[in-house]
Amino acid sequence: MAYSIGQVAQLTGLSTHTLRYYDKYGLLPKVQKNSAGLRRFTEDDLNLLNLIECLKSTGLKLKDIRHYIDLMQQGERTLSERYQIFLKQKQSLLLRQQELLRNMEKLDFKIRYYKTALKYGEANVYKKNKQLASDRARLFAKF
Amino acid sequence: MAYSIGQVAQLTGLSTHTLRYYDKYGLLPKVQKNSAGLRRFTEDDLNLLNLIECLKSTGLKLKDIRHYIDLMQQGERTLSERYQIFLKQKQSLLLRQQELLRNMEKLDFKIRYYKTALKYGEANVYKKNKQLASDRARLFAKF
DNA sequence: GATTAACTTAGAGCGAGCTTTAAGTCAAGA
DNA sequence: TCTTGACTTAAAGCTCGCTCTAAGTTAATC
Repeated sequence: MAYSIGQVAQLTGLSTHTLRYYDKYGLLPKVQKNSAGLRRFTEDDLNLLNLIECLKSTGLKLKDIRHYIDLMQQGERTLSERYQIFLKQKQSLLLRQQELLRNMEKLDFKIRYYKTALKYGEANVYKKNKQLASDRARLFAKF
Repeated sequence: MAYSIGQVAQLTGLSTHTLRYYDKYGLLPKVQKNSAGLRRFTEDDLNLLNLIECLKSTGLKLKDIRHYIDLMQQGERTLSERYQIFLKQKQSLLLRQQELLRNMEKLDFKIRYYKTALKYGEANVYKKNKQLASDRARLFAKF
């Protein structure tokens, strides 16, 4: 089963422009063209797009994704370099997770702040809510 | 206690260029200048930079951050709009958290894939490790 | 045969967020 | 007084990741 670029755009949420851009950039080395010169995407290409999306959203740049895809094309001898890329990427995702939790705390603080402010006015927030006063010091006075 | 732009750069990890850019862009409306025209940053300014960093890293654009800071300047009558911004931001962060976990699964899959491949060769991964075969279908064959 | 719609290419353009440049001011120390 | 170094400004330049344009091809339908 093969898909046209328009179908892939629908399936992935990427635009046809973006798909052509990725292809030209070297992210989709296996995409074939039919006799009319139209791209035919396979399931493997879709899985690769899925992975590209994952790598992109975990912070890898297109250039680095292209490097990884180049390595895949080179076969078994690049196995350990590819393995290292994912180990490193996992570490960076763990850091992001921690950062996300810290940011969640800050947003939660702001939400409690505004709840209190809506009740008592901004001038009275830290008088009315001592917990907020202490959380503020903990979360924002880092310098 | 006031800080020079260079000190703030050190404390925050932002460049002096970026700090001036933020100021000019309207993210730091309260930063004063001394008689020589040099910026003097207060603790409040540092806390605001901390918040800007948080909003930025949870996906808000500088334009939207500026809008929030404009609202702060307008006082109490914008309280509920500011509250809404944080409620919305919290929702978007929860979505990011889910996406992060999905991506973590995919990275873990790849790590297990390469561990197996390094042992048995890429040609044998799915023969040697049936769990990987099923995880692959689950994680990447979404289309 | 003409129209339509989906595709093709090369290449220009765009928005975000910095980053650098060029030219100048200022204050402290040798 | 001269130099040094940290600052100031306005504005140009840069990278990334698209996004759009212009001109053309192809295949199916009226």
